[in-house]
Amino acid sequence: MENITIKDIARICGVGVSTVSRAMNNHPDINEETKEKIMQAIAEYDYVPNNSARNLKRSEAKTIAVLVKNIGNTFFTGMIQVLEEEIQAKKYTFVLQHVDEDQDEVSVALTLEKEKRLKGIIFLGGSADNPKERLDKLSVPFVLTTVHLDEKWTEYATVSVDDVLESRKIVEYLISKGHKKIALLCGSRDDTSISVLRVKGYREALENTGIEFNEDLLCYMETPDGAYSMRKGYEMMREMLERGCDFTAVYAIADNMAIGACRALREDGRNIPADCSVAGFDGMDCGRFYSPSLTTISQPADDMAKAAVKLLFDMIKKKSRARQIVFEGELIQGESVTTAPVQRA
Amino acid sequence: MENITIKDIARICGVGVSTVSRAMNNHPDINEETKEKIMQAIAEYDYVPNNSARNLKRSEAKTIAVLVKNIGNTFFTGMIQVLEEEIQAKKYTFVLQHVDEDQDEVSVALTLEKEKRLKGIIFLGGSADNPKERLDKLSVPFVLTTVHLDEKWTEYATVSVDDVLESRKIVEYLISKGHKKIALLCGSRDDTSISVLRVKGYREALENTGIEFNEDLLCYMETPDGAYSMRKGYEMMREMLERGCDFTAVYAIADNMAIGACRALREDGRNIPADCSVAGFDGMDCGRFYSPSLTTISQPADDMAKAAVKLLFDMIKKKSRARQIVFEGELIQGESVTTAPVQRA
DNA sequence: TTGTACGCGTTATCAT
DNA sequence: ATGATAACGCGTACAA
Repeated sequence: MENITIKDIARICGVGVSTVSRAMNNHPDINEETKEKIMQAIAEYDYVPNNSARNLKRSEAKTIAVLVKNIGNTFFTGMIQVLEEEIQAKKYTFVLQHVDEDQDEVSVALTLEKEKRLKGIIFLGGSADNPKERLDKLSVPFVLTTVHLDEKWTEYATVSVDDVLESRKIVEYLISKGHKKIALLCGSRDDTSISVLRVKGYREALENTGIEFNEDLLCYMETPDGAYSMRKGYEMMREMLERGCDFTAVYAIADNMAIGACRALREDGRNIPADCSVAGFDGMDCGRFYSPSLTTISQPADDMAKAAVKLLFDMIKKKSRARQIVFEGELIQGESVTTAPVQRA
Repeated sequence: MENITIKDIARICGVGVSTVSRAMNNHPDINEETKEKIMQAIAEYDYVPNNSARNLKRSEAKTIAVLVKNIGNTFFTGMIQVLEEEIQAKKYTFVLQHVDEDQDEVSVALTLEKEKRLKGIIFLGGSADNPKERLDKLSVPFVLTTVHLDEKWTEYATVSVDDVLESRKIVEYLISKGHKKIALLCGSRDDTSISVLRVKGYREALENTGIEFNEDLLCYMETPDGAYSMRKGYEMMREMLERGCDFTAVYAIADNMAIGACRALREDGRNIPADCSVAGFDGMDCGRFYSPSLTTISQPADDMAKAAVKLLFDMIKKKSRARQIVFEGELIQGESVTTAPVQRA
């Protein structure tokens, strides 16, 4: 009685296993009455086919996996909802796979691919420097989302914003408001993901406007725990304040961190934006509803998710080769940024 | 070359399949040299064992599944991290399974149980009125988290706060601050989950203090999309304002909704807390870092997650029967609540 | 220490 | 329309 199988159902109904299989899988060649009888027995005994055995046999499985690195990143959760809807609308099975911070997402994908007979994969987040040899091992189409690869790698499908450009955009905006000393809250020093790109944009903005880059204005994330969280932003901001850093604006490479930074600044007695302007990146609800509302770069998350699914299916249907889709971010002029105070002597 | 199997590896190495199997699974009876040779071939050909076939055969799999309903609920994401750590610390495999809003979590659990040979299940969120017959079909131990079942059902393991009590606590706090007209932002009208419990607490608080219950002060969630989101709280608050509701405080049954409500109130020209006090429930980072910081009931999410894992393992090891663990919430007196303004004529 | 052969639960092919 | 049977890829007795 422990685990009921297809054989048990067959025996109970006095039919062969293949008939049961046919009944379950809506095969054409089956008598309506026997089918009815079988379905009833299945319901009664609460029989659930063993998926492992199923996948082992099945020729095709029509499932798409979404691999998300760092599921705590609230920016992804919105996209996940959309991805799920879109994938299910295409009558495919949606599988959400969480990847640890210390796990290699490509290895996980490789395993999942064999295990689930995947038709395609969508990566959310993760490293931008995945070695080509590893990615090439994947035998099903895949789309890298939220991570903008090196320009040279045009053979992979990606959906993202131009992180360098957008980052430059918002820093130039800050500069246009008179800010010259802009503190930067970024990812870890050895980051290989979006952090380096956004830092690059920061530097480019300074160069373009002739402002000298000052390493002291940077604060790297030291520990990866709670990456891109409000708490992290708070701690990093406090650290900068404690080391007596001088700045008129703060740019955090994620909205969550920006909001954490705001609290640290306020606790230090500074008003936002009167005493210090704050800008983020992502355009999350959190920033939109924050007070003051956050100035940020809004990524069209929903459209990006839809585009990723569409691109993936185009590749599956061989209708399209891997393409790089770059979305434009929107500069949201929130209440958290104002013109820089006159330079204090 | 499409899909390499254990046989291929065996043939390549000139050994039997069982030897390859032994090499992979760290069996004792194997020559170090041959093992070395095999592992090298596995790495070279990037062989990944088919998990379906594996699970089909394996006697025990040491995996725990966490089923989360509505993965968009940011309250859960924190708990998920802790659950993962705790489960992996016990050398068990952690499987995160997302359950759709319109999916029955018990059905999903039933399927997963057969598919993955689970050792145990932790439910995050979900309905409180799961029929007993369905839950009893589960043959592995499970813990219901975040959902406080009816007192009668002491046969199931649960980890939660006492939603009714805590809800009453915060409403009584508002009342103690002089508020009598307290608007309530809650879940859908036919909710079977935490919303009914928290609404119950609201009513009890009114009764205990002799304040008349006024249906007009309630706002139910009409559509389930984006449940418990900031956006939802914003929309619901706007609706109340438009219908000219009169109140001095707002209580939203989730922090996210409270924050959304704040924006709506501000857009209506009201200052928080001067013109209107706001309280939430959950104790999420979002509220803690919000400005003004949110008055709320803080659930000890990390401790609850740890307790859930501990309880589950106790049950697996037969050390304990199903128990109901109730945590105490903490009333966080944030900046979003102040004494009620003098009654306007 | 190693290889052979069987069975896990299912679907697909072939008979009937 | 239905039933027997051969795979699917792996782990594991058992034999060698």
